[in-house]
Amino acid sequence: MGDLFSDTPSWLATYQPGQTIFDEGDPASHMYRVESGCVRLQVNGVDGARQIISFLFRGELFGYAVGSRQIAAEAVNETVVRCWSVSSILALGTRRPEVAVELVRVADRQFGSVAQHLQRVARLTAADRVRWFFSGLVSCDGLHRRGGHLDLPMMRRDIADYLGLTPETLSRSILELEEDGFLARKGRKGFCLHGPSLELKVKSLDELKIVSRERQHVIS
Amino acid sequence: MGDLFSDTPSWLATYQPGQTIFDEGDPASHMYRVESGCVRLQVNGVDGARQIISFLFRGELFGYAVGSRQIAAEAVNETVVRCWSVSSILALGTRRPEVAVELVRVADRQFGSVAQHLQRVARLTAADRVRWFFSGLVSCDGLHRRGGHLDLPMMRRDIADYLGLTPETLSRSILELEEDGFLARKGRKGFCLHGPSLELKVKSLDELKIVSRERQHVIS
DNA sequence: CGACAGATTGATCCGTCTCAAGCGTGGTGG
DNA sequence: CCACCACGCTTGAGACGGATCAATCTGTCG
Repeated sequence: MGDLFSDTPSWLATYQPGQTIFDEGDPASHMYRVESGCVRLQVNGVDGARQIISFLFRGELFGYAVGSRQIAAEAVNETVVRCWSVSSILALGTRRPEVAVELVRVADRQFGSVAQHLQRVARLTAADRVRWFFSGLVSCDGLHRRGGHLDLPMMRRDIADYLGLTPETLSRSILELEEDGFLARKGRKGFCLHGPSLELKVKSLDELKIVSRERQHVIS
Repeated sequence: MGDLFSDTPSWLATYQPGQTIFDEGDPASHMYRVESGCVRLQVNGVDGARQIISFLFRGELFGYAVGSRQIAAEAVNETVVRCWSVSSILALGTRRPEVAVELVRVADRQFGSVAQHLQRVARLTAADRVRWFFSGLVSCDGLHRRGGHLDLPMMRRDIADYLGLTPETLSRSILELEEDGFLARKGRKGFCLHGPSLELKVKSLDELKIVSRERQHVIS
């Protein structure tokens, strides 16, 4: 997938924790791919009511917009990204239409993810939102796994802003899940998941099957 | 914009109120554009907790996915859509890359809209969500305007599912906005807006005047 | 080994949901 | 054309979940 863009000049850039990659309203001059670390896409409300739209890990594309930025991107921890200029990507898309098709595919998948996110935040209770968050992480590549447990790059405030909760409620919900045996805390950012990984694995397998089937269909 | 696809075979289809255009999990076989009426994109939770992602009016494209549907589309009222087959659009994109670029542009804009939607639903009070909903409608083309007032195609339950509220709370919030002089009800689906067009104008001005540059930190 | 930022815990309040009745509007049939 | 009917909308009372404000704790890093 990255090979699609290998014809086009790119370079690496590194960002420190909390550093802004681009902001709302900026002209969309570059496209990025996470090489290591974690990026958060977010909407910064006028009154400081931040909503995190998604966390991006190794291999994920972002910022492939035409026009001006509708959302902001910030580094969660120390992060390395590969950069392309949007104009060169568009030029590449003109020569090789499969590049543009790939961008449409990625954009549609991310659209679906945000739609699911919206449904969860609007309809689930606090504990269920936290459960959903952790379930989504087990199928996430590019995340530190030491021993049997995850090592999250983001702090509580980030997770709370992702799930539409306050840090206090998030803390109480995590405690509840721990008492239920859903997870165990290992230090501040370490978590060990127990029951539910099954459900998520089935879901991600389904997605993989669908994607691969569709790839074949498109190619043939 | 519609002219972009005029090379490609298309046809019209009519849907009755509440009729499904496509469902979650369906293979993405067609792309659509609303000719008249209103379409809702939605996520149907397993327990029937429906979340409406967006309402689409005349001129808006939807369903240009690659792969399987992540969300469902239903007609709100009697709706006419123009249909293209996805394969013919992809073929067109191969011949005319500007078509694919246009799809990326539309996909990105809709991604930004959902992100904003998520921020509002997660952070705003009931009354402010309703205010935002109506403010968004005044700048919406393809909506019945008789005299000085809007004629909405959707019923309360749809608006509630869009804003993440119950119909009861929605009703109380509308009453509150009416008492504040923000809007006036004209029958069941008619509304007359007063204050809010100002806010919308400010927002679009902001989008125009921002010229800041993205921050680059090249390391190789 | 401190010290500080971030995380947790506690008590209380407020907003929205829920359940339950009425009401009005728009459509239908006589 | 009018009366009726049914569905959707509104209104009300009560309960509950999450937010808020405040204090304490703890992991991480210097």
